[in-house]
Amino acid sequence: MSAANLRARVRAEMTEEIKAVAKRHLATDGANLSLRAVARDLGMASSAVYRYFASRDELLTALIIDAYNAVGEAAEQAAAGAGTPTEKWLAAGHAAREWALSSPHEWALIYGSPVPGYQAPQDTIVPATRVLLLLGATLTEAYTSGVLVSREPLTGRFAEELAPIAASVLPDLPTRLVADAIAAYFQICGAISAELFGQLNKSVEEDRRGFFEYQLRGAARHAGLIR
Amino acid sequence: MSAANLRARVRAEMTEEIKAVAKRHLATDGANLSLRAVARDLGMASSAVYRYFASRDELLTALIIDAYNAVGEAAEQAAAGAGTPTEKWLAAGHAAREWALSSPHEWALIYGSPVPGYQAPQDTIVPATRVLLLLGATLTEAYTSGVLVSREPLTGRFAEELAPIAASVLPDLPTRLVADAIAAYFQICGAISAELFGQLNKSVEEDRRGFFEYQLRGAARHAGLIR
DNA sequence: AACATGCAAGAGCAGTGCTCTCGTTGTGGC
DNA sequence: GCCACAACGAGAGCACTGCTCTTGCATGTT
Repeated sequence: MSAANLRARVRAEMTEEIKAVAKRHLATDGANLSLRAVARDLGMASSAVYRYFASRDELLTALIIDAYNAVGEAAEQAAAGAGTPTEKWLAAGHAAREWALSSPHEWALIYGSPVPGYQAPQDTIVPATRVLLLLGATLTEAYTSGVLVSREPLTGRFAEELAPIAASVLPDLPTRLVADAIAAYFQICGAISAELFGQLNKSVEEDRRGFFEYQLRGAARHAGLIR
Repeated sequence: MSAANLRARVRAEMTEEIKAVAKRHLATDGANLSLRAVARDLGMASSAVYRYFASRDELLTALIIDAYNAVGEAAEQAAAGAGTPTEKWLAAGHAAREWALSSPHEWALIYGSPVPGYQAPQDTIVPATRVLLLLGATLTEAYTSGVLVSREPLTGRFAEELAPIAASVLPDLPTRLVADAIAAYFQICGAISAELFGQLNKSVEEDRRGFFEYQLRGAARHAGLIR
């Protein structure tokens, strides 16, 4: 291993360490984490952190990318361990919810209100689509195997807008089912966020998982996965 | 009018003025608005603001209550101007979305990630339920007039948890339809938040209203409003 | 007239993101 | 092996933040 590689590795380790401490701080401070506090925990001057992240926003971006990948991977692994498309759908949804419950502030970072003045760079959009693409792939599997019968095609201008992108990203799926995947994705994120952010105040306390699955099945039914 | 009442009125006006300026700042600074900047805009010292709001959190709470009431009133007025329950449903949804588009930061304040360390006081939970109750009332109207046929009752523990609260808040509605109202509420909030927070990146740009209505109708269909 | 109350201003404290400068240290090219 | 250079960490400093405390002023009450 060359010296340059060694230096790069040390730098990568330091970067990871900063992110790790920042994630810990995220759990207590939320989105307004203090770069200085992170630096203090690492025993270094705050200005030294700027050698690794040009700004607080850049550190947040790194955390955002990690969070998208973490929830995406959790959902993908859960789906991979399931059998039928419907089972994959449910497993992916529950996995996303459980990841959100275990890392609420990281969930808030990606699905909550964007931090003011923060503009998501291009690096985030690919990881951001992992869960959506997983839902689309699950629908594709059901559709190509004939389990899922696509209903009448979409009407409306938004369908025309959606068609070319749908064809390039999920080529084997009718536009209608792509729209349903997006709608389901939004619905799932909405249900998780609502639970996490305290919207279902005290109406359901014990069996929140059951209520979530009710909504999850509703989304699946709307897409035609369940009749 | 007694002097005490006059003073109270002046105080109320001042309070409203602070909130108005704070809302303007919300549009640029987002949730981390600066009390000092608000005070500067009002031409007074930052410490003077503390005569009206004990802390920044308290000012935020006031803005949150106002926001819940604003979106609730927008939805209620739109529904009041519509005819059938289905039309009311669609009108309320579109009104909520349009309010969110016109006041995105206020939407983020109530439906985005909660500000760190902030605990919503009791004063917020009643205004927070206005839109949900409107959806429930719309379903009630359809249900009692026989337009809507409730499907098989809910199963699962969450249904048992939900039943007593449902009976006290929406007594004329089966628990299943209460659950559907909540699910629809979450779905609508999720769809609006997703659009507002940039989740549908460039997939739909022109006819976002149409795609939103597609989701709105999906929620209505799930509740049985549309077959 | 004397007192009390509500209000606003200013100074001050601890904390923040970020920049700049200054030594140090390790690395690659000759 | 040496030397220039780039990377690095530390510290000071700037402008800003939320919040507190004290002081002065104007008003209303007794």
